[in-house]
Amino acid sequence: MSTTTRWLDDEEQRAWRAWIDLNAQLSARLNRELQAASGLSIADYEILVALTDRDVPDRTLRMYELGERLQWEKSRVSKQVSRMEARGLVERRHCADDRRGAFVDLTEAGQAAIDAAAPGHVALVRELFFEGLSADQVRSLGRFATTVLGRLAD
Amino acid sequence: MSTTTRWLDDEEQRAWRAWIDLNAQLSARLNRELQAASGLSIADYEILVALTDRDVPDRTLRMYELGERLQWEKSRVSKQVSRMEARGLVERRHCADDRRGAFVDLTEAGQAAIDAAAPGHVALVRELFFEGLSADQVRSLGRFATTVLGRLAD
DNA sequence: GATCGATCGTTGCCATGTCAACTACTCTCC
DNA sequence: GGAGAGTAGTTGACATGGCAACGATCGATC
Repeated sequence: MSTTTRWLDDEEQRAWRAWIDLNAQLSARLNRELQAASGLSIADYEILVALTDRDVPDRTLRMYELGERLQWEKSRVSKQVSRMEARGLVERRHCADDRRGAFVDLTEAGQAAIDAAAPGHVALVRELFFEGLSADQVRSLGRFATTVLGRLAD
Repeated sequence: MSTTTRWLDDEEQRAWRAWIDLNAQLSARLNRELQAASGLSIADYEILVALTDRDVPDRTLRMYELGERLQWEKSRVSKQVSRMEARGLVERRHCADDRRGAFVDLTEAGQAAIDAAAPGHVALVRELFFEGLSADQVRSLGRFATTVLGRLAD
């Protein structure tokens, strides 16, 4: 075991703090504005996007597929779907093939909600995050994030 | 009002998803490991760091100062401090000057907890985040985060 | 076709966060 | 020195998230 710790130097300290603060504030802001503009939370939005990514007329996914795509715990998926079902955004449907399983279907109301919410949300992401970034910077940001993400998967 | 939305192109899409996923997974991982190794949550850790940053023997801050430094809602500070006080990590103390106010003091146990937790946490941050980044990359990452942070403050 | 481990989904318990309302105090200004 | 606005902190209601335990079912294997 080591006896000394290699602390973060000033530059690293600054970068790390800025990173942490940015994430906290960016997600808080996106959540707040999305909520105010459309009554959806980020969690709602992510579920709806996952369902909408399916080709028409298959706006449906198994619970476990939702969990895999979003990298969510199964209990998290289950609870989120319950809340959204209560608001009419999605519906659960029994699965005939696998009697343990359940499908989650996008409803008309859910489709309408995501259609209404998406343009404003994307515009805000653009304004807050991509504004002033060159294509090169976007690419290298993406590369960096993907690299770290890869390390996390191990 | 505009009739068309400028959606994210593929490159932006990728960068944005990677960013979102990275933050979700990185904070989950840091939280999990910190919790397992030291019994502290990230929230605990941040409060303790803020208090430790004060010069000895002033390991104390007003509630509202904690809120300003961490950019937390006051109710969030209040509840976090309550939980930590129950575990003996900090103590509340009445403020004589301003009788509405309260100080939060770091306890011996709190000091010991942060001392025990910090080396492992920093090592993990290094391993997961800074690994393989050049000084230049650290600097430009910091600049980017600071820029966006600035936009968020408006 | 019975058994046993793996998988799917739900639930309860608890920690965390936000928002709004509330109490108690301080400060400003007349 | 008192009214009214603002500030410090707490609380309650509610949404969210993780973890572990559970019931039901599936599937591989003998």
